[in-house]
Amino acid sequence: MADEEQSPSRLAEVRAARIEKVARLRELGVDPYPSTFGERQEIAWAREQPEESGVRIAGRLVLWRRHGGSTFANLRDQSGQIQIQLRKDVVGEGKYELVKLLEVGDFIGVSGPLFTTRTGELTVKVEEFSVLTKTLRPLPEKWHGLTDPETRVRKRHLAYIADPEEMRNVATRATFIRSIRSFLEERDFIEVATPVLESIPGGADAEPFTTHHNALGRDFYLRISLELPHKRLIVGGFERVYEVGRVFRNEGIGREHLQDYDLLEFYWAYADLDALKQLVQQFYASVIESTFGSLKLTYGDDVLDFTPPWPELDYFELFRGIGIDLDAHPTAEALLPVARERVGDEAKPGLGRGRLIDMIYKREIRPTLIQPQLLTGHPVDISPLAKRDPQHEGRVQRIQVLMAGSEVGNGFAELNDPLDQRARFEEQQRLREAGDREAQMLDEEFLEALEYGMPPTAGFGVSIERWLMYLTNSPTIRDVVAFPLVRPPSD
RNA sequence: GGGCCCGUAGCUCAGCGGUAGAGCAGCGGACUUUUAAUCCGAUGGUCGCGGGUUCGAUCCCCGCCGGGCCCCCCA
Repeated sequence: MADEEQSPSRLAEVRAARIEKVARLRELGVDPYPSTFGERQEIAWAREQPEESGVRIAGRLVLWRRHGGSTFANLRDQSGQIQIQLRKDVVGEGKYELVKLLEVGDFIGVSGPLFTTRTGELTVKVEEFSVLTKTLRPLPEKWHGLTDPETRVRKRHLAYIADPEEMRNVATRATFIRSIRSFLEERDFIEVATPVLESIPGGADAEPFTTHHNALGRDFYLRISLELPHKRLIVGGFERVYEVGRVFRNEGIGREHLQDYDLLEFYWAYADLDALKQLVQQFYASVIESTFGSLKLTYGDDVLDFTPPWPELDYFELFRGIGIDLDAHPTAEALLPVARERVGDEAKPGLGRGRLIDMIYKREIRPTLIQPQLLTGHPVDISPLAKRDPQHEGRVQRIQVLMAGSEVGNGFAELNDPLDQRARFEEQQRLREAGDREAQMLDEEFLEALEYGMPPTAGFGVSIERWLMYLTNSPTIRDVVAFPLVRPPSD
């Protein structure tokens, strides 16, 4: 890191002093970076042992209080933290010289019996210790920690050191995904893997990233959803498939939006919308209960209650609730004045009716939907891949899961009429040509597959990160991923 | 894309026209039961970058870069 070494700062001095300590350790015959400490116990386990038990633990020094011939320090591993005491008369005068070369941040291994200090703190009386890793850079300040949001994201390792609690989100995510898999596996869904690079990105309204394939000499898109390949698997004869896969959307950064995230999708042949509604509620209840141990979780000022059955809301009813009869505005032109009144200039002429409806919904309705519930009866205009509802002209058989004013799950009876699907894609193409960059692209290969026949199928998708953000009461979605995208440092 | 705010030591923060400050960490010293240990001492800065105004700019103005929040939007 040449740029670091040029820096004439305090950091450079600290770093030089620590490199000097590395050299002094070597002069004393101590390897500052040994390969192993051998067997060790977890600190959390050690804390459970009775007094006088011998323990052997390792970790990072996080606090350091030297006073003459005795030094107290706090040692932390992934499981927890414990105080240790290093005494000159216990470890020996020669070995105690090494203590002077240690500092906060270093990894050491220690062994010795447990005792309780006069102030009541469980402590390891260190008889033997070894340096495991000497650190060169100072840790964030011990009391205030690391507060700068930029550094917290760019140097996530420091954020975890400063706030070990945050590591929990990583573990929670692992448990959560395991629960998801086992719920679906128990119901005979097969986990599949579909391509990340696509000729035509489909299955969602989103702008894609592009990349280049050298050998084929052409550009590809990174997928924005998993939907179309999964449906081709259903065409091929699979009846229950699912995937947890990374998707990429070339769009804005915000508290609810990442550029790459894990999407869960599953497709279930011969199931209708009613069956999907039942399964989705069971699914959410099951994975939330097994991950968090409760169906009532706090988000912000609200307690979200996931106990089924959830209320069901009708899309058109909600619009009537805010004084808009969508049936009375059957075209984009007819709806435009209403939309402008509600959302202002953002509602531009040329946008499709679906996009206008969606804008009003997102502005006026969705933020009021706090408790987990199912939204149904969406207009066909905003659902180009969903089957029409034979009971309601202009509407589709679709559900969205709403919680905390946000969309956390989306499913429908999949459109399997190939000619209708072609017509919907053609309508999307018209919208694209009119300037809607998120309108979907026509996928001829997918249409051809549909012409071979896809049985009636219910499908569902949900963003793992968005879902976890609400379940873990995280103010921003960046909190649930270790390394969200950031602008690279300029040189 | 629009509005508001922020960028000073490794970290946490003061200062806001007149020689750049503190705490933590680090360095030297004292101290064998401390808990953000304490005490003494010395050290540490291209005040995000570039222009402008001014006798003089970390401070005022303009631009740029990076970040945050709120709108907007894709889950």
